[in-house]
Amino acid sequence: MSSRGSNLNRPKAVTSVDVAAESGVSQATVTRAYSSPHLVSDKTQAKVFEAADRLGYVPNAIARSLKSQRTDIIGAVVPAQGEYWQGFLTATSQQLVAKGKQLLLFSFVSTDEVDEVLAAIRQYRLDGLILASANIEQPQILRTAQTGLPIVAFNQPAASGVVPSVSVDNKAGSQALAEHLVFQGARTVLFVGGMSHTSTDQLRYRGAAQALGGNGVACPYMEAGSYTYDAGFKAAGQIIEMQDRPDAVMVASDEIAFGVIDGLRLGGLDVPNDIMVTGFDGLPQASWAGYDLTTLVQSTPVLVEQTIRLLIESDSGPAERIAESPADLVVSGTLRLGRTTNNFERNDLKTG
Amino acid sequence: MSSRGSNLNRPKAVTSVDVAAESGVSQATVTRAYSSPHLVSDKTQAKVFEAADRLGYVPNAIARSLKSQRTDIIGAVVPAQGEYWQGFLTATSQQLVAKGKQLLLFSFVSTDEVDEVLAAIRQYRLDGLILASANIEQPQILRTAQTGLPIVAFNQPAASGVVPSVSVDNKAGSQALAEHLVFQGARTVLFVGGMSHTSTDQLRYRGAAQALGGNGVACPYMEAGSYTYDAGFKAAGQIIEMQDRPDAVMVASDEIAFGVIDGLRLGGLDVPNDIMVTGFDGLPQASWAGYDLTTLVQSTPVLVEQTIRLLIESDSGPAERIAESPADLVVSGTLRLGRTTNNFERNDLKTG
DNA sequence: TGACTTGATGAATACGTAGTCATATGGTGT
DNA sequence: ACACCATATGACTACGTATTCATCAAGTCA
Repeated sequence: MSSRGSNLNRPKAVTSVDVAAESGVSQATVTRAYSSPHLVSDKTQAKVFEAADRLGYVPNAIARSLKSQRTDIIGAVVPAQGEYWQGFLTATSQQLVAKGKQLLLFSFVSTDEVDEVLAAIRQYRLDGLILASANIEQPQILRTAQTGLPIVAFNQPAASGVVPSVSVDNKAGSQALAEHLVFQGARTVLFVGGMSHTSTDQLRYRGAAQALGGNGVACPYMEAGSYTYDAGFKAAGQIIEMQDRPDAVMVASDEIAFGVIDGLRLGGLDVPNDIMVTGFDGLPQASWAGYDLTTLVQSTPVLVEQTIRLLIESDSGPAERIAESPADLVVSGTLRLGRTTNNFERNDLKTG
Repeated sequence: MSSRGSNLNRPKAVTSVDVAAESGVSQATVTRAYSSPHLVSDKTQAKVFEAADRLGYVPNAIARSLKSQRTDIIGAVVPAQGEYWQGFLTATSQQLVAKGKQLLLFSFVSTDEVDEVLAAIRQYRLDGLILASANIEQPQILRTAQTGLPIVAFNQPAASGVVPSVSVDNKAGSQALAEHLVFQGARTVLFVGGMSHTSTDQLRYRGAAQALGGNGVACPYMEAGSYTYDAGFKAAGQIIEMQDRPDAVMVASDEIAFGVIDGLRLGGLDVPNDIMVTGFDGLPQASWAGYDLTTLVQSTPVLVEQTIRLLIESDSGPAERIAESPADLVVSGTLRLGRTTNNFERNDLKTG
């Protein structure tokens, strides 16, 4: 009522044409002063910037994008839940800004929304897309990739056949953990996975089973049901009731592991003296004194860096590329350090 | 080398003109079929969509934005660290997508980058901006607001005088916690803040001090130095060495509180029997069995909803508005429940 | 039936920038 | 002094869509 229903109360937009008039040069020169300074003499450039300052001119990225066919915006599809993703987001945002790019964030709860989200993504003509959610079906990925949008999958090894992919070396990491458990005297080990159908779960389990099998240790699999604390907590309940309780539990992710630890402790077990626990991911909380979890620390910034490089240089070389990064084994309080060596005692160990 | 240096290997872009030709209507009609369907007959609309499907046409949001002067993109400036922000981001992203808008994410570590980030923001002609970082100076906010960009501050009460703001009712929440502590028999309480100069800290401390003072309980202030686990852990070290150790510690945020709890426990104290602890925020981890922290649970989705409403309807009514939301007091294991009532025993209590 | 309204469509243009082409200027080599 | 070249700049146009404005068909009312 009061303000006559104009939802554009913005001051008159200042354009490069206005700056051109103010500084006495052509519009083309104004543009060049910003995007191709080497084509403009120092004197003219100064003149332009002064005029721009006076008028409060800021180049319009939308118009630039329309003309140049580049938005300088990278999209990321990230699961709505999960402690793991915080680090990914901040690392990605920062590294992109450092390259003059921006991050458009998508997340969704129900998979029904995926198509809607992908449609929105296509509309924005992004320069690239990072898929960090395992909830997207291969056909959907394929269809999106066919629009010519460069896509890189992040920590989603299953997508490797479809689009370039970056992930931690799940199998090697899991092997390293398993071997260390054997070294610490574990004779019976249980693997607690998140969701058995995910490639991440499969690789981590395979690595564990192989390493343990090679040492004559069996490794049954238990599915927590999701990659959450609660799922781990419930799994712990089942573990407590097992007849032949294992020496150690290898958990597919740190967040699940926290739930497992709390559940075991609440059930009266001593971690690590009654039962050892390992995680995977290297969340900040893993190093908190309350958990002090033995885990594999992924270097998220490094993974993100590889992802961005793959995305931006996606036109060079063959389309399909896979990068696997090693993780650092950090041995902490959730293991009994009966047998220690200089290499292992609270020390980092490259697994890759 | 191999692929002749074209970084635009995308298929020929399909435009509304192509669809127009394919479907035998004008370009204007194609546009209308998408953005003003009521202006197009059902028959024509079907014809257009069929042709679009055949060609794989997707409207170009960049061109639309240029013409319509609306990007449908909301920006958010969020601190790079802090467990708290994960929930904010996912809630914001989801609620925006539900309104047909997208989220452009900005985060930064050093405050030197702020100006750079703000410049990028201005270039993109966003429809609105959510400031969730306390590290932005008022002059910078003011300058950005003067461009006509609608801004709302999120959980940053200090910005209230400058831009509309949404935050949890820090003072009332803190009072509720304090009163409950008194009710539980606390006679000496220490307040551990994050950074004393932030408005959030000040309000939470003021609420606590007032409620405690009214009950004849003193409330000294200790500064942890940052809103992190590590800062809390260190603060715990100081608390342990205090001569007159308090009955209870009120901590300014959950994340700091986790550090305090772990620090106290590692120092041999029993929480809550030797010393009680409360938090603030209601992080998911607060309800984990390992901490089971008594805290104030902010309803992030509600806060975000208010924020978005304020942002989108920012042209109606006076520019300056402040919304304060109540939080839910959740009493858990970090308190001695010596005296309990039906209201308090592991129950929620509205504080607003 | 003629004047008039409503609904559906096409033609034309503007949004603000970046790149192409053409032009002008000053300096270099012989 | 002439041809030549590198540098600096301006005029012009295209990017793909949304929004006038104009047009035309199909009703509607008296």
